[in-house]
Amino acid sequence: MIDQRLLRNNPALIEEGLKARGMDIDLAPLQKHCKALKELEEKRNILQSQGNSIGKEVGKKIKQGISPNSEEISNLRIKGNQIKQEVGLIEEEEKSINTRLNDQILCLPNLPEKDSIQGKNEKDNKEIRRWGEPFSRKNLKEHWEIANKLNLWDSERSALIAKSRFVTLFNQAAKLERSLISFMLDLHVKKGYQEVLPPALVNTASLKGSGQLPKFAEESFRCADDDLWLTPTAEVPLTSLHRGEIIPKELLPLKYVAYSPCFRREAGSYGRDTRGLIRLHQFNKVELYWFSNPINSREALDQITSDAESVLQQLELPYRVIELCTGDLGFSAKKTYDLEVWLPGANAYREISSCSNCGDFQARRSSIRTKDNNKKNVLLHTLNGSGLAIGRTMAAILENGQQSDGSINLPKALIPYFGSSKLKPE
RNA sequence: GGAGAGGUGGCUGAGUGGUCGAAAGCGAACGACUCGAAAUCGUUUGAUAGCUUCAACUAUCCGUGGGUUCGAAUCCCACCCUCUCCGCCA
Repeated sequence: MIDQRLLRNNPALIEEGLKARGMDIDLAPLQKHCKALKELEEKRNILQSQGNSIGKEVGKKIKQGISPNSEEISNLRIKGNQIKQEVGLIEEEEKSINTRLNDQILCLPNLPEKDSIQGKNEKDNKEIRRWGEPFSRKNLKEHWEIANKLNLWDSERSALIAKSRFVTLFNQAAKLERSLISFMLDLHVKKGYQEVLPPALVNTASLKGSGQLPKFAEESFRCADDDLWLTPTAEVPLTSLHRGEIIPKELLPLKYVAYSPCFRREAGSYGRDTRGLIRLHQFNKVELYWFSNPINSREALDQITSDAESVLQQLELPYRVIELCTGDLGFSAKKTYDLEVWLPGANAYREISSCSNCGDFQARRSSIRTKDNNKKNVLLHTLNGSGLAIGRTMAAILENGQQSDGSINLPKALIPYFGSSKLKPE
């Protein structure tokens, strides 16, 4: 959420940030609402102050022995009632302005970091570095072709159980999925992350707090009879883990790693990535999340990114790091690095992790603070990064490990978890 | 789902209509004592917004939202959450 003070005092700065994202929004009406709200509040404060002193006066007089039914006191009562009525009117007006204002402010995305790459869309993103040799050969299969041969999963039966864009893993694939989750959790715990297994259902306040609501309601599955949604990413429950708290700065950064299933409606992506593990309504993910001191969240982003990278390195999967331009940033992010893994079967790099610094955007929505050096409460910064998306990792392992005999060589790091160095045709 | 108890400041906990933003204790900060520390003594110590460099001041906040009243932490209504017992259940 954007700071209302900034909106009141310097809307041009916000407009500039939004423009960088490709949004041309005139904030003057919003600013007007903001200012009107402050004026009303001031007016109300004065009235309330008068009302308070009348209340005190009545109390004093009654204590002094003056009859509650005396003319003096009933005059004060009348005055008190008048004030109450006026305050009521103002409050009504404030409420209506406030709900309108809030709805709009909650729909404004975060402002990009000042020195970000300016650009319109993913074409303007910038490759930062590469790791590993992307290999290529003739007759390489895409991961779903491999899966068919090895009998790894079944999409038709999944549609029978649920609908399209769900997958049911069998045998070696089911075990590989489980192995990947454990491997990634262990790796991050070794690096100092606290392991968390959060609820898979989250309430509306949590989704608002991390930025998925109110704007992206159509992206999440909602439970009909409860104020609960299926979590689209562990980022949501992890943000709300400390909602409303003031975290002592000695504890920062707080680093969490969480496995969770993720559920997304993928509205508007009909026909895209319809085969394989790339785009599903339900997928598993290991998520990294930091609550950072605001003064060093920039370095924190580098660290969380390199923690995510280390998974790919351990798995011997070639990848590249992309810095997103302003036009391609997600709603809550100030700055984002995407990790793209090499898929030789598809002959392309595909996103497998997204690491973002959200600055104080989520912290303001969720009211998560710490103390600065002057012991003042200040909003802290939050960061998140996939470490990694499990399904896409499996796809990458299948495509990168494929052998001419139809088997799949697994990365060494996985052997202790999977119990074998190969996937074999059954 | 049914019955009961309860939700107060960083924590414990008092407060059932009128200087209550809230006693007391703990914790924390500062000062004194000390070579230093502990103990002791003294002072200070909630949040947000507005005004303001600071201070002072004003408003709001005692689970949430309504209501009664000149005045609500305190009374009334609804909801949420926690705990205990019962039912159900992996």
